[in-house]
Amino acid sequence: MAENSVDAPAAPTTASGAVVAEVTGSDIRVRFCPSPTGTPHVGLIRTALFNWAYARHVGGTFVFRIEDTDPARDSEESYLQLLDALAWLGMDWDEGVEVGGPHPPYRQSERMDVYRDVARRLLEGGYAYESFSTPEEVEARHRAAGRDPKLGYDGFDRDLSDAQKAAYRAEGREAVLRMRMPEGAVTFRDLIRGDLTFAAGSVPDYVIVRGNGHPLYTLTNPVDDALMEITHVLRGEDLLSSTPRQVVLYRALIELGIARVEPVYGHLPYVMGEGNKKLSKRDPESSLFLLRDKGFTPEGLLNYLALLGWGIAADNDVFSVDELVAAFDVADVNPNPARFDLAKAESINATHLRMLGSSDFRDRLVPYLHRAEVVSAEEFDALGAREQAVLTAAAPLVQERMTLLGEAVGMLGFLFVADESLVVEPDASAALKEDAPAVLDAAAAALAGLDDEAFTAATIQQTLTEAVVDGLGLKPRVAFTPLRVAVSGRRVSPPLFESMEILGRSSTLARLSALRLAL
RNA sequence: GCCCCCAUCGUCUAGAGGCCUAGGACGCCGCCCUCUCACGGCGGUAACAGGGGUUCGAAUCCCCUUGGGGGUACCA
Repeated sequence: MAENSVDAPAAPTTASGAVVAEVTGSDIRVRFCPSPTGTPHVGLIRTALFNWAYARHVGGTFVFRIEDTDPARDSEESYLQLLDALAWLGMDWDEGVEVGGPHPPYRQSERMDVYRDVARRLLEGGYAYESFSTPEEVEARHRAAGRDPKLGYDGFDRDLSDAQKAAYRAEGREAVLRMRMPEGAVTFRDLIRGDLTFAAGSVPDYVIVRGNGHPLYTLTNPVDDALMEITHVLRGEDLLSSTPRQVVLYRALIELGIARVEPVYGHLPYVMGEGNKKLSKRDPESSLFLLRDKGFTPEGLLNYLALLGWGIAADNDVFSVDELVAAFDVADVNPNPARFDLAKAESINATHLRMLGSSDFRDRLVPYLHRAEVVSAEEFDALGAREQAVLTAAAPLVQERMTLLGEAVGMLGFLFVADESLVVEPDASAALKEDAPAVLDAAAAALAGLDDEAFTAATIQQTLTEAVVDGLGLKPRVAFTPLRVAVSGRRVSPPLFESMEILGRSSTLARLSALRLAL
């Protein structure tokens, strides 16, 4: 069990507990320590991002630890999803699960002996004590004394004699371990909110080990932060009110020689959803994988997530991951909660889509097209020759028209279906006016006069303009609508003439005639 | 109840006492471009929660109120 030793590495001894790390640059160590419950949530990912970006910005160390101390809620599937999420987004870690490091293991479920040992030392040192009171008894005592019954634990068991403890045990009671909170106020440093103080007496003695001996988050989290020498604790605001408890525990660990110096904190603002509530797992936009399935790119999503509480400049909110890393500082994060705005997220994503190189953009479409059974494989290189040719020609036509990669299915699907399988959407046929048959006839006759060699976008446009705009005296807008519907089955499509060129002469004529017959 | 956090356009924000008749972005509304839809261009709509201080001067500092959020577990 040597590797699970709780002794702090040789370090300059600190006189008292209240020493705050003045750590900079490459000595900075941050961590991302999710519990593997459920599917990754954007708020969680934003926390990971800020930790990762900060570590990369300062040249520090990013530790990835798993806090699976709640067997009832933790799952291996969820763990795998966390790995998937970070890999997809390109966030790598220097120490932690999968990659190892100097402070293994990195899953709390494998560190139970560590917590047991620390708990024992906390108890022996008088920092923690055994408590036998039930919640009902605590409440009853508050009532009897005329106090608010919701005040929390009252410290009743703080100084129990051995005889009293023995008596409780004889009753069959199990003791929990409680931390002894100090008399005074608790103050700690928060990089985002400034120094924070919790009033004396406002935080009751709290449980760190259950009656059955199982350690709780309140113990495991600070213990591992101490042992893994975390210098900056950047986490969600939801943990803010539990910080004084952890600070007190941390200071005890310092006195026991288990921790070196106290970390500084940075409590990141909430990510809110509709209304004004915390974005919940019920909100569809909270699910990272749902957003990925819709067609967000890592670049776009990371950019948007970073905007939730941070900004790179007053007049710019589009940036790359590298630019984020170069500029990011926790001290610049603002403390107020941010609403997740899907429309803005999509707009940012659309901007990133347009910045992609054309073959990169094209390749990223393939998995989405494949999942919708539009193409035959999930990678461009595995596609058939015709599929490759069509997609290469068509992708540039839609790159400036899309917000999400998933939209490619609707935008480009018509180029991959057999002519006889083309479905004309209801709103497309509804857009057809009484002049549609004449337009289709004129267009078909004109295009039939072109040979395959001449079937290019420019020639098609010229031919069609002469035939239906000049020939029938129609405005371009109304003249081309029936043709668009015939070819794509939709009112909205990639540019018409280019689409016809990609489809080719015979396919185009077949579709024109099919719609004509259907009218 | 008690403790803690937060407070600029609908949303995300810039603003660290005079540069603010408050800037940008998304959204929305016009117009231009145009084979649809987008892109792009131009213009517009819209905010310092309220009240007290401090100061020559406050969106910026302090206090109070109000509002919102979180915690108050043998969850994390």
